[in-house]
Amino acid sequence: MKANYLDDLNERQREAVISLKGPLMIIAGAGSGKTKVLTTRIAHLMRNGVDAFNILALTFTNKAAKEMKERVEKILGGNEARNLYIGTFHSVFARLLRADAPKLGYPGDFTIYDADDAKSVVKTIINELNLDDKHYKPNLVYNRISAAKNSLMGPEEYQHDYYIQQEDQRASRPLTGKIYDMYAKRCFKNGAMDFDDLLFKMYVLLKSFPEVLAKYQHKFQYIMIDEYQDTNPAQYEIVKLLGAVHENICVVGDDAQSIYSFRGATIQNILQFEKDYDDVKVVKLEQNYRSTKSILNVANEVIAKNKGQIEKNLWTDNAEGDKIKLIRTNTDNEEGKFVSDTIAEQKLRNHYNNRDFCILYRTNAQSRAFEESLRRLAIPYRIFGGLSFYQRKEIKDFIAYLRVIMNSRDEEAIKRIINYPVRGIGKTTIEKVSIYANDQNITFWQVLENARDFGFKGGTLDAIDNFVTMIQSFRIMLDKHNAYEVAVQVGKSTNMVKELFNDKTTEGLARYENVQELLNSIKEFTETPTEDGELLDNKSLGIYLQQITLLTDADNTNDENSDVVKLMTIHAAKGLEFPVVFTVGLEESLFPSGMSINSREELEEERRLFYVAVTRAKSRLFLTYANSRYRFGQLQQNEPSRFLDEMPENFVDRSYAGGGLRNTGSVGGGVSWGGMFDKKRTTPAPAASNPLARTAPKPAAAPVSTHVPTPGFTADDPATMEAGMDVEHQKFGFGKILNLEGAPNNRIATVMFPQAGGEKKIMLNYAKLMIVKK
DNA sequence: ACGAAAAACGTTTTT
DNA sequence: CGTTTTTCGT
Repeated sequence: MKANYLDDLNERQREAVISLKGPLMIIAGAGSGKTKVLTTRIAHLMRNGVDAFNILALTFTNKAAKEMKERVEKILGGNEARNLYIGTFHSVFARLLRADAPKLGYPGDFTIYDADDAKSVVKTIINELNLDDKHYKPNLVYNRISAAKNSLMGPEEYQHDYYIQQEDQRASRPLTGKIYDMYAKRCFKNGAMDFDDLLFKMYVLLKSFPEVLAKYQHKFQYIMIDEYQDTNPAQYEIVKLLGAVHENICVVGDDAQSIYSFRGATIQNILQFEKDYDDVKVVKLEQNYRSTKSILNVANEVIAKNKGQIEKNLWTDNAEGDKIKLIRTNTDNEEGKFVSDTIAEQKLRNHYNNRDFCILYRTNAQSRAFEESLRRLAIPYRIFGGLSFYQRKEIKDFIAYLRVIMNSRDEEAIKRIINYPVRGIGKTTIEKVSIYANDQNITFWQVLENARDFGFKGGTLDAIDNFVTMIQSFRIMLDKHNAYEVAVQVGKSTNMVKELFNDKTTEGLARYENVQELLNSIKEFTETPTEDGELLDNKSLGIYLQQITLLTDADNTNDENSDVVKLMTIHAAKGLEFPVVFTVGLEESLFPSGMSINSREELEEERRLFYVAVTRAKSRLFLTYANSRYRFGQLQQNEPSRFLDEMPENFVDRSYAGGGLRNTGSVGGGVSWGGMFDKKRTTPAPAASNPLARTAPKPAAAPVSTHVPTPGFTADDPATMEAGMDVEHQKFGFGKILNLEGAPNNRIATVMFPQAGGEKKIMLNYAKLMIVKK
């Protein structure tokens, strides 16, 4: 191990590391070496005789947990760190619950419902109650239930809380409490816990079974919590219970980076930590090792607008660096083009690799323009977030089989696969089974097992019986075979693999490959020994299923070091850093989000989000916004974000934002009409349209499908079209009609589009053309 | 029962 | 605009 691990720390960091006993709060500013302190502290604990077995470290993401574990191992060397309990709240509690779930009436192999499963259950219940789904939107109702659980409020309490009832009344959803009650019962009946239950039930377990609480209080003598500013009341209470005996609780966080209140997190947890225990030691890490002075000054000045923060003064010894660059473009597409052009230019000028760049946005939907422009310049990229691997349809379908095999009570999973692949069990049958199950208060599966007794006959009965027999055969197989072998058999027996294999479309091919990848991951799982001292030989399918439900896209670290530009939401970027950052879409109603401009609290959270975005950058930061962008299908005009006004002038270069703050000009875009028809252009987009590309203008080029329709674009009636006309198409741009054919009500035009690869046949009923010149 | 076509719906952010 | 849900015809 490294002998001098304490020498690498500054004075404050060292103080935090060597304060081993008693409650400790570390206020860790952005880029102040938080992870280093946490990991060194764990190592130091162990060097001072604390058994890894007695240390619990809770993080927010799997990725953070993994990194922490690796770094501790690096300091200590060997595999001393193996017995550490490091993980996310959710995964650690899922593991603990696995042991004691039967005490609460759940199977040890309980299913974990992801948000999709949970919403689907809510939706089913709303339908069963015959409620008007105009008022009872599954999404909103589920959010309400989730918020209740995060505050440790059960269905009973919910229905008797005057204030809550008033709120639901006002929202025209008075029966939300009833739905919550039924939802909780249904999940229980299905042997399933949702994400929030992993916290909620953990709390219930500790509260109801003193011997269980005592066991863990004894085991976890030292507790560390990362990102404490993002914990919710349930997490807070659990930590309080677990740490009550030893009180060796170390929380690390930064109130300025609290960005998860929508998920029930309360910034009060960190603001009030000092009041929760006697003799709390507070250490502030204020030296930033990440960013330039320019970047840090901008961040500090903006966040200072928020009220009621923990006092701190983040500073750096780093160079002043370039000013932050603010760029305005006309449209969202031009914003994408600007960013891609600048990446290409910066790679040449400053010798960056693709991996040095990150594009940060407020909402996932914003990624598209950047994908297109990056693809056009052949710059490799990867989007984090959005649909994770395990949320793809073909994967969820396959996993649903495994879930049903493990847990016959899992109604959501059964419904998903009972007719996939198609086997003649349709909607009507499913509905009948559902009704019988509810009437008799038995599970969906039990009805299927006894289908004949419930009056199903003929082809339907055969289909159900075959399905039941097939699932049962998988279950028997599980006794003697491992998860991988069973999964392969599932793929064979159901014909799923073959079916996907025979689908030769691009998507079909991708789906086939995804399923193969899933099988590989199961194989890998069965061949890797567990690290946490649990049974090594019998790696059950149940554990695998519980694990993958808690994984997200960002945890897919296999191409961690691949040289690609990264795209993600600001939320997903928390804890990361990049040499060059583009924070895009800085417009009112987008960032800050239109949903969050109605209260000071919400607005301050948006500002913290902006702070997080700015502080991800090490040396260069570009902020961009567009005059107008497509949202909700139509062009929308936006004012620049208010956060831009809050930045100090002397560290910001606004010369590419039209000089002033408001809409007085813009960058890029201005491709003239004459240019559009210039057939000689065949190479990429004009570099001149990139304001920061001061190098000699590159040869101009014909962008493919980058066309921005002229304002007020409206399609003209196909009947009025004639050969020889100049027309505009929304995607292909301007062109000339060469020929017209087909029936009068289904005319097909041959159009020459100079900028979109030449002649195209267009079915006028589908593609919309606007006549430019007759 | 099942697919194709039409209509409706939606954007914060995620374990 | 793109995706999901409902409707409709067979």
